[in-house]
Amino acid sequence: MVDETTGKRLAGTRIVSGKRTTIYDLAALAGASPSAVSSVLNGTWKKRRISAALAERITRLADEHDFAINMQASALRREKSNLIGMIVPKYDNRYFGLIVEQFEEMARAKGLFPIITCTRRDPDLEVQAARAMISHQVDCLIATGATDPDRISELCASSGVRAMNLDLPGTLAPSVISDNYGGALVLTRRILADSASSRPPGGPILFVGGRITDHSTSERLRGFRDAHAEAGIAIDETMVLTPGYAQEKAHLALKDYLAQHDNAPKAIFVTSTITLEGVLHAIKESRLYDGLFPSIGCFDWDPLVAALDSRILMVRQDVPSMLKALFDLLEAAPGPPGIVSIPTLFDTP
Amino acid sequence: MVDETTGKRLAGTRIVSGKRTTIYDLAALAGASPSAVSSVLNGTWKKRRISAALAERITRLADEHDFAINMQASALRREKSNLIGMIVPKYDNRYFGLIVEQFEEMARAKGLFPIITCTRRDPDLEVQAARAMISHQVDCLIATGATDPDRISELCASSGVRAMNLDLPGTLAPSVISDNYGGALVLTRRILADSASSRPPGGPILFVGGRITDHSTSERLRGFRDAHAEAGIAIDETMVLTPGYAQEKAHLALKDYLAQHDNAPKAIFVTSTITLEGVLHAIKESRLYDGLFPSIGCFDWDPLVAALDSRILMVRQDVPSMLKALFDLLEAAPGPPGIVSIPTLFDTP
DNA sequence: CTGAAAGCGCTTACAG
DNA sequence: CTGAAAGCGCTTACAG
Repeated sequence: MVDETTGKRLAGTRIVSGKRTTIYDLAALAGASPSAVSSVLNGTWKKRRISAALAERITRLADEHDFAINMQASALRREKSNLIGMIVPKYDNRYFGLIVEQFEEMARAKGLFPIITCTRRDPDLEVQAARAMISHQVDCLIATGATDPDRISELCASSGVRAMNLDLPGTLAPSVISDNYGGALVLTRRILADSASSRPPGGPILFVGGRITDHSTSERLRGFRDAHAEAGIAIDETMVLTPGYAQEKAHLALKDYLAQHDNAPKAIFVTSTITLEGVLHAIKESRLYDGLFPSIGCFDWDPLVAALDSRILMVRQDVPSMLKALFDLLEAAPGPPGIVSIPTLFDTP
Repeated sequence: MVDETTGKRLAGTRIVSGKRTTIYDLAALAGASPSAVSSVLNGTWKKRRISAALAERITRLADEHDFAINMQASALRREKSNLIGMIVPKYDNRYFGLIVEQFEEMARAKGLFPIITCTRRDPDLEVQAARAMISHQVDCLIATGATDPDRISELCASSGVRAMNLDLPGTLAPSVISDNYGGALVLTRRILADSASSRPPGGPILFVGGRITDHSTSERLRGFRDAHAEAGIAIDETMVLTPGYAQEKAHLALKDYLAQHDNAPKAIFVTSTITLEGVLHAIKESRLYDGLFPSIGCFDWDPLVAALDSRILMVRQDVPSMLKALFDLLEAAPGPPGIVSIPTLFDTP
């Protein structure tokens, strides 16, 4: 493959370029058996007492040919794919972005190949994606923020795939979630303190975003209520808006609310940075907020928001600890479907 | 599997629960051959003239057992995986988030299964990830914003995998990129106009972020220079800072710059929203900007920034058009390694 | 120290 | 209308 006189690789001489090299090709070139090639390539050759010379020769040939083992075939034979799947709702905020990025890193560190797919909070897509991942033989499937985690756990169970939940808990597989109650309690206290110091001091807080059927939303609402109770502030139930997470929905919901009221809430609790987007638009458009800016606290840390506007309070979910807990569960024997709750943070990373 | 008297599914009676069902299991249950099951399941059964009754029976059995075909085996046999891989630098901004989300959607619409992996702008990780994807038999690999796209194209070539580049161009595979020159030209003009109207009016703009070796950075710099030339404003070369994209690096670079100067630049051109984070921190910390806020323009649209601060000008890269172009190239016969350049946008989505 | 052979779960040309 | 058989590229117990 290399010009003897110049030492340069000759164009077009790479063996069977385009056609994939197999261990049979390598075996023929090395004058050895496919078994030998296989064991050299997967590191079991010392055990098989193959000569170092042969191992060396095979390794060199593999390098020269950019040989890439066929994992489909390998996994089929070993009956283990080393694939780990993750379903994630969206890639549109820093929380899920960090989850995905760190998940990939930790999976690779454990010798697993991560497969991630985004299901846009669509229950049908979630099931479809789970099926696809199972078909692709993932050894384990993580459902992150899934609408119906138990449906996914069932699918996994009938295919012998290990299932786990992240961010939103299920009853059929172990779950790792944030302490949404605790985070909301602290956040609400801070918003109340912040708005109390404003002029004129604010009353109860408006709650915007999330789905009332979500575990995380109901837990955050519970923390929200308890913080109000502590402070002796009554909550008007019309002040809880849960139209989902999408910014357009939050925008509309808040716009409607403001249109029906004469004085604007002095403080707002927002369930996600995506929801925050819609809230900010509604505030900007409303006459009620002319010149004013309410106290705002939201779930999920966004570094750009922090850099731009120090007035907005943010709860940071502890992604590294969540993923650590997830992989710890994975290390351990397949346990019962308990829930691990990770405390939230409040300062900068 | 169902209790005859109650009609309810009995716990633990799902057939060989945990052990995956194969087409052989289904064949035995249906009283047919594995071949028949296979063709019913992959839709070729009309062609094989299998009876509708048998097809129906097999389909029902497959449903009952949550049968998921083993794609590894199927792909191995067909010598086609229908897997499409994408390498992406980071998940930490809306630009790449949108790319990934839309890529997944378009891939699925074409019957392909997307595999995405994030390589954190690390050249070694990029190559390692590309190898892994090739091993997993992707039919096609998209390198997005890769440091060395040609290295990846080479790896693909020697395994007969189709390669394409996105966001950053290469010379060995077709590339789809943004018109970084045009976008920077327009953005610079707008920043100049914005800062000219401020009091006191600003001079030349400070350029912050990117890698000077990046095609996109050099193109943006070219647009930046041309816009200055048009306006008859000379550029001081010390005003071009290209320490990379990471916010910490931009933060440090700008901090250093400000420490060495007596008056702060009235306007800043920022190469990405991540870089913007660092720029904002440096501005906040500097005495030179006390009370003032420079005119800022940046690449990449971030909806939260838009909602929070209307002063910041943003160029939006046209992700839908970029991906459309990418999939069009994919549809077409494997063409020559040309570059498709997509104009940038300037308004809200 | 090494190879021949069986088998992972599919698909498909071939032969009824 | 349907099945037996070969083979995709690996791995590994088994037999030298």
